[in-house]
Amino acid sequence: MLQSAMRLSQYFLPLLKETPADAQVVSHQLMLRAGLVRQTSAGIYAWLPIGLRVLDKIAGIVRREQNRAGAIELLMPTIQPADLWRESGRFDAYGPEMLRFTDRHDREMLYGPTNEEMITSIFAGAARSYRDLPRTLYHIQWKFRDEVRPRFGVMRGREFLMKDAYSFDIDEEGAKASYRAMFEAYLRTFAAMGLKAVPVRAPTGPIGGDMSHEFHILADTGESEIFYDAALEDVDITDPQAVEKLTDIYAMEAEEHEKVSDCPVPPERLLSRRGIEVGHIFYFGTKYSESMKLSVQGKDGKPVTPQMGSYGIGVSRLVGGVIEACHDENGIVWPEAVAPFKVGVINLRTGDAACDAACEDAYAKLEAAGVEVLYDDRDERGGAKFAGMDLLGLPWQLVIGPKGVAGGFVELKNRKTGEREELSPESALGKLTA
RNA sequence: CGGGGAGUGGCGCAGCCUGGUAGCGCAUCUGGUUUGGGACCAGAGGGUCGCAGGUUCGAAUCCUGUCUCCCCGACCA
Repeated sequence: MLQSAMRLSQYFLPLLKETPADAQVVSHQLMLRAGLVRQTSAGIYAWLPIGLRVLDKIAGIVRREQNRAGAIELLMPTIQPADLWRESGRFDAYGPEMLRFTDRHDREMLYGPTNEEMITSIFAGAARSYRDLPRTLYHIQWKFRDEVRPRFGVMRGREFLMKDAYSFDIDEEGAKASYRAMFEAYLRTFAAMGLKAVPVRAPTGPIGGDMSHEFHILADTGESEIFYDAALEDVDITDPQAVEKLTDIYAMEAEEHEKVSDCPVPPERLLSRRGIEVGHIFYFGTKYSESMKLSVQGKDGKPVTPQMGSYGIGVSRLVGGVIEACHDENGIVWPEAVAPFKVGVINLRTGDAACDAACEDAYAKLEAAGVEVLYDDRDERGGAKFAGMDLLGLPWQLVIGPKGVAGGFVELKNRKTGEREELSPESALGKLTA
């Protein structure tokens, strides 16, 4: 559990005034400047304290919504034995994206790019009858894919944190219900982060399967192109009940769209936007249950091969994705649900006894109220603090000036709207703890 | 993997063509003046110029090799 209150003078938060030359996209630049990450190799990042907080917040929302959808959390290792992948035939099929190595005993190992084989093998070792189904299991774990060209900071890294869930059902009907439950969970998940993620039909790729949707955050810097019916804009995609409507509306990832010979959407209503893929769900039937020999006893006593689906969310990618969607010319503008801290307290005159006391008082009260607070108690010029806070993008800035005690200067600024309100310390705290 | 570019104090860059022993801005430290939205003055610390080899009296600079990183394209949570 991370600290709920921190003093900047005691924290580890390296802010950069200038943009590192290597960073091209805005989210990458801001993540570097606001001290969220540091690159250690191409496509591999160290998560600094502030970045870790955001990563945790996002993972927490994902976890909450997975649990709510009935999925059960476990944790599988990053390192997997090659033999497991030989069973499914993917050890040879996966290609150089998979990082392979041998241990001291010359056993072939790999750093997992995904976990279908492992989860199926684990489930196969435990499930005996149809009564053990349906189940959806998930974990949030680091993956490694040796991308030919990592780029865009954490949005296309080689090492990345992913939530992957796997559903096991006794029949196709059940599998579709599981798929739908995850679809809804995804709408809830992205909405809870303050994002609009558009679900689109997607090509299934090497994982294989019949039914697949990708969830995209619309952003000009997105890597994928998506096509959709203008009618989609009238649907509230943050409403999990919208699944019905959404599956009827034409929305395709470019590759899939090109395969459609006669697009049902008239050209004037067909829109095209760039998107960042933050989630991907598949239904793939018995592809892995068959190859990994997963079988349970059916009601009639005969063996049944369960139907499976898999459901991914790019947790670390979302950190970049949120910033792409939520920033302005001064820096990041965190949606409150994923902000590393809710409020930044700015001491306008460190060293002034009355001002220090007012700040300490506010800081202590906020901490006591369970509000995540970062207190800038450094001895800096006021302006530098404001700039740093804007860059960091905390939802609220509580500014306390030298006359703060005697009903003087206490100002609450909303980072998103830029609105500043001068008010009493009591009402400022009331507003923040409400 | 094909094409292009770049490695010089923490960050951003100049110097390289035309070899002579490293410089600027920001950041950092000290002292002072300051303090209501990226302060000012004075001083200081910090770099074997990615690495290896070669040419030369002398290499950041020229040559060879090598590593790393970035961008464009083809591929993907």
